[in-house]
Amino acid sequence: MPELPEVETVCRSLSDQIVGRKIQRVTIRRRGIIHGPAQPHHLLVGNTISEIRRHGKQMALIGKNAPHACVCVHLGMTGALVCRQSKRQVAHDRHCHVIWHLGQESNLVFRDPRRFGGIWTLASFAKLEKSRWASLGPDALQITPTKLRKQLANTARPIKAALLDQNVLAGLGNIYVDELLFNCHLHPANPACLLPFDQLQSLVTKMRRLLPRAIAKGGSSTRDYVDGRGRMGHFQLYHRVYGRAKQPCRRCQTTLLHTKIAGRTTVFCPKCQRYPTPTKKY
DNA sequence: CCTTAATCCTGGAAGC
DNA sequence: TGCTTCCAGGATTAAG
Repeated sequence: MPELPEVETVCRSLSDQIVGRKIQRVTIRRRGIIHGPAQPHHLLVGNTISEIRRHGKQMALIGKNAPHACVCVHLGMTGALVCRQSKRQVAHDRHCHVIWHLGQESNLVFRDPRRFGGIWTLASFAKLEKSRWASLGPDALQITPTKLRKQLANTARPIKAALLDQNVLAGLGNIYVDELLFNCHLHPANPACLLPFDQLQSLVTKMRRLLPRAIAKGGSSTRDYVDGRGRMGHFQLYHRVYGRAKQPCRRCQTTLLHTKIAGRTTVFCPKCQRYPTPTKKY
């Protein structure tokens, strides 16, 4: 499922293909996935894409010309934003909800079988920052230990639940939160506000290692994720815990356990991942 | 405060 | 083989 590394990969792989291109027309196959006005100009028709931005798991396509229309895309779980170079390719894609025609047979396609994703139209990027993105926490690649401390200070939720909350920290989903907590040797059920500062520093340090490594491999294609060119990622080959319940820990060979935290399947190593205070039972 | 469950949805896998 | 059932989960909302 697209989390920060996958969304970042989509942004990078789309950049060459769509930035600077003028949008000729748009085809809307399923109006329901668009939130906000959906006249052609709201979807950047007649406009030129000047920039692609990302915050957490969401991306923004920004128009160059006045009034700087802005399209926010959230891929949800099965969403994909892919540039296709022929009509024949697009015809083979199922669940295409919106198709932007860029000319010369080039089409930007938003497809999303499960429809947990969506598109939001706004008058400008500033409006997006002031509305939809205003409640998001700091981006996972930008956050500092001090900021993280502030974000976690007043919550006793399990650290996993807090890190998954996009209003606390933007970008992590179920894959990378489990991988991160394993890398930090932290049990996912640790109450967030009880973590000492050096654990928060560890979280930030490991996050800044994990996420760029995942980006370097093009993200994780555990199911159907592909980038803006339709290419799979390969970071799933490097997962240490996600999807590996009942298999041996790659570090200590102990059988990995699985449980539910914050309603999500959670895989962890009972030996490597501990509470910071060893007196606590788990 | 916190939790779980239901909701949206499809397709792949597992079970009978 | 072929059907049914379950499960995956991002975000939101309601209920406990």
